[in-house]
Amino acid sequence: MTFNPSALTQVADYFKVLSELSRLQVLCSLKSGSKNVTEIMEETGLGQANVSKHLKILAQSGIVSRTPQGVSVYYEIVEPFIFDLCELVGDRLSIRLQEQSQQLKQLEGMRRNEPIKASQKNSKAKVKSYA
Amino acid sequence: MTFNPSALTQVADYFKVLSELSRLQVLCSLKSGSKNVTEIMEETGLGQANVSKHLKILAQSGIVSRTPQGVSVYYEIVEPFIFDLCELVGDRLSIRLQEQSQQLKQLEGMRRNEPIKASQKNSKAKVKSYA
DNA sequence: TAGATATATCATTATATAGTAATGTGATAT
DNA sequence: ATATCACATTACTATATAATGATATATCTA
Repeated sequence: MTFNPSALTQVADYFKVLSELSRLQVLCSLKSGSKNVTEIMEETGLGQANVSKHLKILAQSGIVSRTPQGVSVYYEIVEPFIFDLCELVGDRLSIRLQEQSQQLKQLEGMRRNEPIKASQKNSKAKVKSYA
Repeated sequence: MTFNPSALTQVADYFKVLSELSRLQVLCSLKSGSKNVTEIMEETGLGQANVSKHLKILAQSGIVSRTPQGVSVYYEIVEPFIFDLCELVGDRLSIRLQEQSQQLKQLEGMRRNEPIKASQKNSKAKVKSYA
């Protein structure tokens, strides 16, 4: 193993912070600049308590900074690096889709000779919930 | 928001697969090449059922491939890309540590004039569990 | 100081997941 | 045929987390 368990745990924890739709939404809403909780609520449609909790997690993990300003609290991205990560993953996912569609085309080309087997329909793997 | 919710969900799900120490351990053990379940168990120290389950998740999410070979089943990394992701995060984490130690040095330099406040001890944020 | 607004925290519920032991399954050897 | 090996699946428990409503705290204004 290249990584030691301790470093690996930290990496896993970092990914865990980014593994939740709501938090990614919050981060995306902060991409255009510093915002307070109310603005983030409006932009994401999330509830106040929820936004507050996610912001706490993001701040504790050092991804955003917290700055009280009068009656509001402004949050700001500290590590724009996370958007690179998200883009990399997004690119990879779209490459997958491209490859899949290409394979489909190839199969269609073949179909004149042989029909496609039924097991083909299992392509769309759901990652969302594994039990 | 730059990303639409659907793409963002997929990105979150991808991170979720990588957000577990055991799975990262399995992936690391596969870094040196194709391995069967028993070999992965030995290298990671994880139980058989556990390894099997994580491999299923990794295979379903398209990160590893599954190849039965005689009595054994060999798994192999399909997307070496994930190691780039892990390295990026690892680098970022170590940069943080560097910055933190530099700040500590600066504070030590200042201490001759003013003692450090007690709130300083809260530096080590735990990401592992947030409730 | 009272009242309004913004944010944080608490308590609760529902769900998701990890880990593990037991069992199932298919292939191989005896 | 049957015992064994490699792996998968199931059933279960314990824990972690998200979401949300209610409440608390803090800051500003009149």
